[in-house]
Amino acid sequence: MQDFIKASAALSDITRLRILNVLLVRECCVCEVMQALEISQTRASRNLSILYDAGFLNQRKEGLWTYYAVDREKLAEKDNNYLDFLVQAVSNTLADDKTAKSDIARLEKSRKLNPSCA
Amino acid sequence: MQDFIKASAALSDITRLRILNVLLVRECCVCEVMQALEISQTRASRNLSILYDAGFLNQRKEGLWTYYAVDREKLAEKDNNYLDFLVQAVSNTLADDKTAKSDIARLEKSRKLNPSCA
DNA sequence: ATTATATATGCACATATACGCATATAGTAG
DNA sequence: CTACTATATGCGTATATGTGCATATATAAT
Repeated sequence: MQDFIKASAALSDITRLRILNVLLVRECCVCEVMQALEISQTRASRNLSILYDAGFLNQRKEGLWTYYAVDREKLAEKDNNYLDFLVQAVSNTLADDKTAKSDIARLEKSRKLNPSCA
Repeated sequence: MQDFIKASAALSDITRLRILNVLLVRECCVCEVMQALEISQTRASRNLSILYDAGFLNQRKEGLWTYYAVDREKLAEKDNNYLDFLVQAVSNTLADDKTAKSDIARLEKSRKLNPSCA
């Protein structure tokens, strides 16, 4: 039950929903997330950590970068069944959200403007 | 998006998960909820309001009592699609939770001990 | 070694949340 | 009208949360 609460709490913040939204498109490093959402580095890092701790993401370090991605394997596990439902709920909600769409648009650009991140 | 955040926030509290759990069994008035969960009247009333405001419940006043129930119709609506996913997530999580089971057990008793509530 | 870059984190602060107590409100019964 | 009951709510308080700033950490490049 505590795990579920942690997961719900992770989803009850607009910044984290926006982050999850871009990560549903593709794996991102912290700086890509900050560019896509136009938020500070601290904010991106902290909220990615929260989503990670809640079980939604996995983490991969490569050189200077930390890449975060939606942990599809974990979502598929029986024991974490609820995670999958929650992500589906997020996905449905953000489908026609303005801010979420803008984030995705900026995500594409962020790659080209900062090749060091790709 | 704000509606989804409100819904997630509503589910990120143990008291409200326990309340939703008993309401998934049947409609209850406030005093039945307080007995089932062994919590104060204020706590039951306030948290029921939060679940109601978040869109999970409907409300029915009858005499002195206010009955709350899971709003199945609303959950089925396309626009509130996420609510249904969230409730399913809750349902799966609480299936094998100790506290949740005790609450249900007390819910049965609460009817007989306080016929005025039934 | 020095410098630069990406990320994480300690601290302070503003805001939000959960709760109990006391009380208000509203319906019912005598 | 008065007394009682179920529920809602204002207020105070303790705790949690989100964020920026500054700084620490870790890796890479010169």
